Formats: sequence, C-alpha cells, structure tokens
Amino acid sequence: MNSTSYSEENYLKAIFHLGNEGTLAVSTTNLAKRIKTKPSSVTDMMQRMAEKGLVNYRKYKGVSLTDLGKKTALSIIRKHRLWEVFLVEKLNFSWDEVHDVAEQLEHIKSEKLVDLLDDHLGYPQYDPHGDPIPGKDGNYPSREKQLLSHFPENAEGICIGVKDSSASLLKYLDRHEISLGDTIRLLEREDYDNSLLVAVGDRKIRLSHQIASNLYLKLI
Amino acid sequence: MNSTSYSEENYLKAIFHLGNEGTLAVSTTNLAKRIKTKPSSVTDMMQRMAEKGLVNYRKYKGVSLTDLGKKTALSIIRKHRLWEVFLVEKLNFSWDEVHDVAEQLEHIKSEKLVDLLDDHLGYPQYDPHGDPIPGKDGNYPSREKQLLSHFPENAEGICIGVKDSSASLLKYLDRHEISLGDTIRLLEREDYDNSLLVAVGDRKIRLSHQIASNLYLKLI
DNA sequence: AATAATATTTAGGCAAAACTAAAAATATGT
DNA sequence: ACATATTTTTAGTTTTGCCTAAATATTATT
Repeated sequence: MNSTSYSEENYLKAIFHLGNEGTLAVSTTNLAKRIKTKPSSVTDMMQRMAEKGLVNYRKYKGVSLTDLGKKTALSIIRKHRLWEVFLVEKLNFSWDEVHDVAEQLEHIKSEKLVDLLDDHLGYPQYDPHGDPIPGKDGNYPSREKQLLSHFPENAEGICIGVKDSSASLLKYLDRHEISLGDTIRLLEREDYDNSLLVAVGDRKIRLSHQIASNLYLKLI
Repeated sequence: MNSTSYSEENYLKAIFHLGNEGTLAVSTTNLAKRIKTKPSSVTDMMQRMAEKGLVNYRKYKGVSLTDLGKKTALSIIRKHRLWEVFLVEKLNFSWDEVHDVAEQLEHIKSEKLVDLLDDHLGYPQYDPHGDPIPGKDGNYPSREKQLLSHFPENAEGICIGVKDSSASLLKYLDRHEISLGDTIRLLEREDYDNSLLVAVGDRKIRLSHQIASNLYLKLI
C-alpha cells in the first residue's frame, strides 16, 4: 500500500475542514483558496486522489471524503493538535506561534510516536485553542460545541456559550441582540479580515473574527 | 533564499558522514550506496547542489561540503540527535527504535523549536548512542572519541575505551588481542551485515557490527 | 430561454528527484 | 603502454505537484 503524501494529507485536512467535517461536498475553487493553489491544480489532484480511494469526486460537482479519506484526515488532525499541546505545555511556545510548526509535525509517520506522545501529554482532550483532539479510533470527544470561527460556510448552529466570558464580550452580544439559544447560520466568510456574515434569526450581521472565535455553537 | 529540500538535506548528511566529517571528497558511487539510489541520480543532484553552493563538485573527482553545506549538515545532525534524546528520555522509546522517526523529525524547519527542545532536554551533549550533539554554533563538544562503527572507510584511530564494559566484551577483545592504545584502521565495511574489516597493527581482523559499535577510538 | 458571467476541467508545460541505457573518463593488469 | 574493467557522466523518461491558457459546464440575468 503506498501511503499518503505530504500534499495529499493537506488536501484531506482542507476538505475535512471546509466541508462540515467531511460530509458536504466542497468546490474546487474553495479548496484552491484554502490550499493556496489554482483550481486546475486541485482538479488534477482530486482525480488522482479519487483513484486512490481517498475522495469522492464528480466532475463539476465537487469532492467529499470517503471513509478512508476521513479516517486519514482525522489522524492528521489528531497529530496536529497533540503536537500543539506538546509545543505549548512542554516547550513553552506561545499559543499563536504553534501553528506553522504543528503543520509540519503532523506529517511525521509513526504510530508509536503518536501513541507515546499522547501518553506523555496525559491524553489531552483539547488543544491550546480549545479544539477537540480526535482519539486513536477517530472519535471526537463530544462534538457538542464548536467555535463559530471554525464553522464551514452555510452551517447552522445554536449559540450555547462563550469561550472568553469577559464582561465586554457579553455586553457586545447583548447590544447586538445575540443570546444563548439563538440560531445562527454562517452565510459568508470574508477572506481579507476573517470576518463573518451571519444570519441570527432573520437579521444579517457581520461579526469580526475576534467575536466569532469566542462564540461556541452546537451544530444542527 | 530558497532553503534546502528534504532530499538535499539527506545528501548533505550522507556526504558529511562518509567523508570523515565533510573534509574528504566522496565518490558518487559511495554516496549512491548510502542514499540507496543510483550513481547517475547522485551526479544529477550534485550538479544542482553545487549551483546552490552546498557542495564542491568536480567531474569524476567526487564531492565535498562547502562551509555552507557543512553548517547545514551539522544543523540537521544536531536536530536528529536532539530528537533521539527526546524520544528515548521523554517518550520512552527504546534506543533501537529511534532512528527512523528521528530521520523524519530532523527535517522540521523551526529554529525556535530546536532551541526550546534543547532547553527542555537540559542541553544534552550526547545522544542515546553516545554520539556527540553539535551545538547551535555547529561546534562538536569534544571530538575525542568515536565509535569504530561510525568510522569512515580508511580512517585510523587509537582504541581508547568501550561503550559496553561487560565482562564478555572485554574477554572477546582479550582473546583477539585488541587492547587500549592499539592503532586500528578501518579497511572495509561489509554492507550485508555491517561487519568491518580492520587492521590492528599488521593483523587484519573482521569485527561484527556488535563489537564495532562498542569500541571507542580517538581519530588520528 | 438566450446570453453573459463564473466555475471547472482539459491540454500542454515545468521543476524536482528519481530511473535506465549508452557514452565517456579513469583505473587496473599484465 | 595498451587493452580491459570499472566508475562516472550524459541523454532521454517517469512521477508528483504545480502552473497558464484555452475550452467547456454551470449559474445568473434579463
């Protein structure tokens, strides 16, 4: 069995993140933006990855992950997040410097390494950004809540909490009439500043990344 | 400046190890054997790496490292050995399982990572196999002793100690009339079983890898 | 429903790093 | 020193992952 390449793994991860945990189909253009490459390169890659059984690809219809693809994506995300914990907790990286290094470390191939690292860290459930770490079996430890900033486009959720529970954040939400229990749909992500256009009930509101990365929603 | 690729880094390491710490010229055939590739591929690569200023290459005359090449090689060896220490001391890998994983980890690019790792490990001087860890500046901490098994072909040294000081090893050496202070020259390395043909004084002896990796010599 | 705009795919190429087969240079044996 | 053997290089391909430009589908507009 020829195992997945560095590039393939990055595609799997991107598809997983863009397509609401790998179930929705993702367009080649969106993938291209995410991977920072051209749509034609994506098409090319998707055709090869479909051959390998990693993705479901239908011309002009986008891609989604196969079971194998999803399993592989989860194992990479698992590695990424475990390494992030290691970097912050053991090496004293600050949480915002971690990403680029973890992006490299996640591709190291050794099951034993991951298992021993997991053990060494005490089987953490969340990474330094609060994102859940998939288990060895690929199961997410309770997919209850997710940051609005991590939502895929068009996903909908119910507001169930905040990450930073400072008075100023709560006041902000109050002023904009966003309360726990509200249904929020992500309409559009602005690449430039990472702000989000969301629908709260029937109102459309633009939220900064700052806000969105502090709002926990439960996917519906 | 475009930084060194995964492949290039492996070539640098190989040249360093084959050519008595990067000063001697190394033949393309020997390099090919080491890298497990074909001589023609090596020639190809050497021409491109010479362009980049990493090696000195003269047609039919072999290659050696430039200062830049040597500096880069040392930084990779530094990373490799630091990771080995990490794997054994922090994750409880056994010393013989470490190599393949360290081979991958050594290519992670992040100066901060290496520095913090070094700190986390308490600035170790030797890796789990007893090989010295180059410092940030590329200096070896005393090149006094080196395992016979790490010798390049035709290098000569004086036997100054053993790594495993068990009775059985010492008896073996006694029986074969090898004593501290003897001058030993490595004549030939057998790829198949890693055994070595050496000259002790004017006698030629074949030593198993097992033995050679427990004999410390001082290079002369 | 026809046309314009946008998204996606095809076709043809390029660079890295490998390969094989053949040519050229160096080394060896007598 | 000369023929032969070995080593090294060149030339021509392959695969991976990307690119641009052109062709084709799909979606949106009126």
